[in-house]
Formats: sequence, structure tokens, C-alpha cells
Amino acid sequence: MPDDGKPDGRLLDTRPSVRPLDERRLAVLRAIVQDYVGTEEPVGSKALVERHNLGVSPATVRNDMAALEEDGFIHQPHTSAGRIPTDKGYRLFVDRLAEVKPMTAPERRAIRHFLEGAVDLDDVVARTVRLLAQLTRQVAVVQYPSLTRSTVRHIELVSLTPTKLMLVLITNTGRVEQRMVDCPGPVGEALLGDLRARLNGMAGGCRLPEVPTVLEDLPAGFEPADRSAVSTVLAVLFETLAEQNEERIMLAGTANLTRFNHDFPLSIRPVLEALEEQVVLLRLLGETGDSAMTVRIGHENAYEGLNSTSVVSVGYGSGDQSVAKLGVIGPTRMDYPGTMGAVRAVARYVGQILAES
Amino acid sequence: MPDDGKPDGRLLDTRPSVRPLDERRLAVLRAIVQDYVGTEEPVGSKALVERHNLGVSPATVRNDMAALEEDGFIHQPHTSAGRIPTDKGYRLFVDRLAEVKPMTAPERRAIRHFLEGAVDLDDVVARTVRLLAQLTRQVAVVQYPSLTRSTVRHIELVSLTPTKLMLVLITNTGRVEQRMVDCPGPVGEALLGDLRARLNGMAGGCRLPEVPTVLEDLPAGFEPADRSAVSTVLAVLFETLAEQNEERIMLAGTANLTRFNHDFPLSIRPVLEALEEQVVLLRLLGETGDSAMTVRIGHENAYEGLNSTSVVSVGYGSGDQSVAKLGVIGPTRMDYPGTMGAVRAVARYVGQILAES
DNA sequence: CTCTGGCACTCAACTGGGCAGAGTGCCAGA
DNA sequence: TCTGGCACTCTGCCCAGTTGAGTGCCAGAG
Repeated sequence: MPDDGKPDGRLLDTRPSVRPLDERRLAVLRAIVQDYVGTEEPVGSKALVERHNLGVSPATVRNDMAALEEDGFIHQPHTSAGRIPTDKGYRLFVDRLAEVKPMTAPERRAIRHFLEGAVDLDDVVARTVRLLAQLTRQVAVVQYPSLTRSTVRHIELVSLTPTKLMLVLITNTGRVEQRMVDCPGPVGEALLGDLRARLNGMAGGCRLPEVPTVLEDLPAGFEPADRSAVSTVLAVLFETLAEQNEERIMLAGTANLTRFNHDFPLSIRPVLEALEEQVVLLRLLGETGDSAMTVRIGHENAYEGLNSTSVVSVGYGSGDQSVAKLGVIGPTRMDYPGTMGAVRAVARYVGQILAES
Repeated sequence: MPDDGKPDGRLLDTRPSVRPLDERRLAVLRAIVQDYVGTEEPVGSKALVERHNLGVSPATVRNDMAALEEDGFIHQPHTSAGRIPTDKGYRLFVDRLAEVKPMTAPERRAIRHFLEGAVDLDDVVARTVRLLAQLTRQVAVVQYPSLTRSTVRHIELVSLTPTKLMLVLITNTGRVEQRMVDCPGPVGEALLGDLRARLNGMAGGCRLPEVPTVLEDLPAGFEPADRSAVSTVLAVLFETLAEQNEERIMLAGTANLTRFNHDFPLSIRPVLEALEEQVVLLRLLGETGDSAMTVRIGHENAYEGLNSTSVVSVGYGSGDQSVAKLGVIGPTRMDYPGTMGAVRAVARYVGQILAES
């Protein structure tokens, strides 16, 4: 058992692994995952040695398989059937056996070209999600750039009727939020202009969460008669900021779910149901680390309906920090290296596009 | 054959019906449709007379069935199986045998209450589509109020950098569209204010399609030095108006498709694909008459993937005219009276809500 | 100690026959 | 014109037998 000394806390085995996984056994697991992902059928020892030159006989492979099964990495549906990887097996595969498959140069060009055609933020998100669904042939999810990390580009006040205003908040990511404001009394143009100027002067460029602190003392700077109107506007503005958690999500590629009717005949329903719940999707993406790519396999997903799916997600953003997440949802039996490559590439390019605009 | 004299062009029979459909035969067809919708299984003569008191024997019903089959209203999957309605049979049912089932008072209250909680246009549409999906247990589609019929409530110009503006268009339906404008040269605050005032003065309250005509001569009223900037802004504004066809649609209830795995095991895919194509959905709703409810059954749908589904749709709007469409998509074997009742009720209440806000 | 070939065993999947049941069409009679 | 009876036709289901892929185990070679 040479060169297996790396400590690896991610191996989910609770007892310290009695049988230190040697190279060949890992190679067998890798081959099983690859074959199973390709054929969608349990893979047997004989087929394995035929398709991969492991340099050993089927009997040897069988011994390794027995060991892998005992450790919970693979599993056989019934005696005298081939093996399929367990969630734990996929986990090991992703952590130690697979490399993210980089996109080819033409693919990268195509991604970039497709995203560059976008005209506004909605379009960027729409194109991204379609692209991701097409590249991975799975269900793609893209979160709109969050308000949390964004900064104020402009705050606009528009008088609709004497007592009714429209408040428009524009962020540096191009997102626009508007709200109606019902003021207690009429608001003159002069006050409106003054308020507009001070709002933008004080809050312009601020991170959104900091805005309430920055503007806290604003009403004090106005005539007592105007303060209630100012406070009303501020209240609505803060409410808008607080509603950042009402974040939007775009979805594409649900038709790809039917590619797995093979063993997905019934389990497609809970997945569709989950996809309709923005809350579930948001939580799903919320569990994504900011910069590193996150892979949640099968039962690692908190939401029960997604127990037979895997989620590959990553943050993206303009500049160096992530402002939102995106990812794909597919069967646990997915092409992890390819999917991770596509997700990473798309996230990078969206970030670039956002930074440019 | 009494009281069957109404001329009915919608009967798809090409040759003038040799056998004038008498009352009982129609009753049999109605019973077949109702039973089949309920049980999802071919319905035989014996079961029919047991469940509906037709006052005749199975043998008689069999004769009627044979006639109905010859005329193409029903069809048997194989000899010695029950009958199922054809698209033509459903058509006759919808046109002449079914009455729209009105919602009960509690249902109406629930609808109204649910929709009244909405805070903005997005929320109205989101709530409507969810509600419709839940009421009909099918896939619901709601189109955003179209820009075509809307009027200008306000146009706002915001200076972001000396040469970069943001144009915000607010319609009376609460929809907000924003676009960036890159001006050829710097634009001062004075010009901006002037332009803003004139835009709103001239175009405020106009129907959107009329705006270009109304504003056509606007640049001529400005200093020659400012005209190129004004023209640029107008160009972007007109472009925004022209992009009304890029209409948005919201969807819900796709998980309901799986309720029909009974015989929908494979045909769910084309439906999901169709649902992902905004263009297809828009065309689908576009075929809806403005005021009357439209029902398209099976092959009556132009889009091939929806050949085994029916679409029930209707226009809705604030006030007396329709500004957009909504509808549901389900299997041809659907509860037409109930679905039509729900669609009609929801459309009415959304209209009311929009008129109030 | 590790790998290999051989062997017996297991079990899902396919096949074909037989049976039951639902439903039909047709015909003679009320 | 409707009804009851009758023979017929299918599908769906159950049952058994067979096939084949795949396994576990073991003894022997390196």
C-alpha cells in the first residue's frame, strides 16, 4: 500500500479504514463509475476488464469489488447482478478520482460568444441558464445577482400623484427594484429633488446592507414638517433592501429529466415539485460555498425529493467576489467531471460579462 | 329527431351528418367522456348503464356506440375493449354537451383573497399562475400584461455617468422596463430635466404603440447641439417599445404532468420541451380570442409536441379589454367544465385586481 | 501473500401456454 | 326500435421452464 498516506477527512467511513484503499481498488471504483455513468446498467467484473485494461483477471476484480462493497462504496441491486456506485462511492470518486474536465477551446469560444449577445441583466441570466442546461443536458439553475453584495448605483424618486411616489433602486449589477410609496401628505418637487440628491449622495456606492446605517440620521437633516414623508420613503427603501431574500431564480432544461425515464419513472415527480419551489432552490444554492465548487450527492441533499439527484453548484460574480450562485441538478449517476467543467466555465464567463457591463 | 335543428358549423364532420345525432346518442357520448375523464380507462357499455341511468339496456348503448364510432367521435383501442373519446368527440362535448362549471362561493372568496395579497405586478402574475395550477391541478400559463395595450405612466431618465443614462419606462399595468443609453456626448442636468419633462408631458397617458408618432418631432424642439442626444434617447425608447413582443410568461404546475404517467410515460417529454420554449407558449396563447374562452383539443394545436394535450385559455385585463392571456395545459382527457370554470374565474379576478392597483 | 482459472450457484428477465374477464357484434324476438 | 342471449375476440395475469450474466469460493500457480 504505497503512497496512500494523505490524510483525507472526507472519506465518510466512520471507523478508520481498516483496509487502506490501494491504487488498483480505486482504479476499479473509477472504472465502475465511468461505465455505469455511460451504460446506466450495473457493471460486472468481466465487462470491466474488457473495457478497461486493468491488467488483471475478472476474478481479481471480483475480490476488489467485494472489498469496495464491504466498505460501502458500491452495492449490488441483487445477488448475481453487477455493481452500481453508492452515494459514498460517488463522493470518493468526486473527491479523489475525478478531475474537472476543462472545456475545449471551441466550447469556450461558443460560451463566450453566446453570452456576449445579452442586452440586459434578465437576458444574461436567461442565456446563462439555457446555455448551462444545453451544455450539461441537465436541469440548470441560475440565481439573479443578489442584492446583498451589490452596491447602490442610483436611487430615483418619481412623483405619480401628489401623495404617491415610485421608488426605484438601481444596483451596480443592473438590477432594478421598484416600489410604490404612499406618503402621509403631499410632497413637493423641491423636497423630492432635495431628498433624491441626499439619498444618492449618501448612499450611492454603498453596499446594500450598509444603507440603513448610512441613512439612519437622514430625517433629522430635514424640516420638521417634511420628516414624516422622508421617514416613509426610507421605510419603504429599507423594506426593499430587506426583501433581498426574495431572490429570484431562473430555471431551464427540465425536459432533460425525462432522459432518465430508465429508472426515473416515478422519481421525476418530486424533482419537478422541488424545482417549482423557489425556496427549495434558494436553499439548495445557499449551501454552496462562495468560491469553491460544491457537489452534493444524493442523500447529502437536505431536501428529500432530491435524494436521488446530485447538485453541482458554484458562486459567480463580477470581479473577484461571488454575488450569486448557479448550478445544475441531475441524477446521481451523472458525468461529474464534464458537468463540473461546464459549470465552472459558465460561471467564469458570466462573471466576466457582468464585470464588463 | 326533435329540436336538433340548430345549425352548427363547428361539427367537424365533412359530409353533412347522415345520421342526425339524436338526444340519447349525445347523452351516451357525454357519459363516455365523463366516465373516461374520471377513470382514465376505456369505458364499456355495461359499466355505462350502471353508472348513469340512461333508461336503456347495454345492447342499445352498444348500437349507439357503434354509430358514434362510425362518425369518429369515439374509438376503441382494440377489439373487445371499451371506447375512448377522440379529439372530435371532445370537441363535440365542449361545444354542445358541457356547461362551464361555475366556481362555488367559497372558492371564489379564496381566489380573491389569495390574489389580493399581491404587492406588485410580478407578485400578481406569480400568484395567479400558482393559483391556476393548484385549482386545475394542471400546468398553468400566465402572460404578463402586454405593453401593446398599456399606457405610459411615467418615463424616467437617470444620469449614471456623464454620457451614460438609464431610461426607465413605467406603464399603467405596473410594468417597469429599463435600458441603458450611451449618448454621443455629455448630457447636462438641465437638458435631462427638460427632456424628462417634455417626454412625460407629451407621451404620458399615451398607448404605447402611439408613442413613436407622438414624439416623432421632439428633437426639432431642442437646440441643434442637443438633438443628437435626444435622438439617441428616443431611439432607445422606441426600441424598448418595439420589444413588446419579447413578452414574458410565467409557468407553474409542471409537476402535475406526472399525474398522467398512466399513459403519459413518454409523451411528457415533448410537453416539457414545449413549455420551455417561450415562443411556443406565446404562439399558443396568441391564438386565443380576446374575450371568448378558447379550447384547443389535441391535434387542433399547431405545435406537434402538444398533440395529446388540450389548452384552455382566455384573455384577461384591467377594465373592459384584454391586455394579456392566461390558460392551462392538460391532457385531452381533462375535466373541461371544471377547468374552464377555474380559468374564467381566475381571469376575471386578475382583471379586477389589475384595475384596482 | 497475491493473483488466477474453474466451478457451482443465484436470480432477474424472457418465453410460451392456459385461463379468466371484460367487452363486443350480431341476431331473433318483444 | 329496443332488448336479451350467445358466440367470439382480445388483453392481462399467472405459472413454469429456460437462459445467461454475474457472483462467491477454493485450490493452485507465481
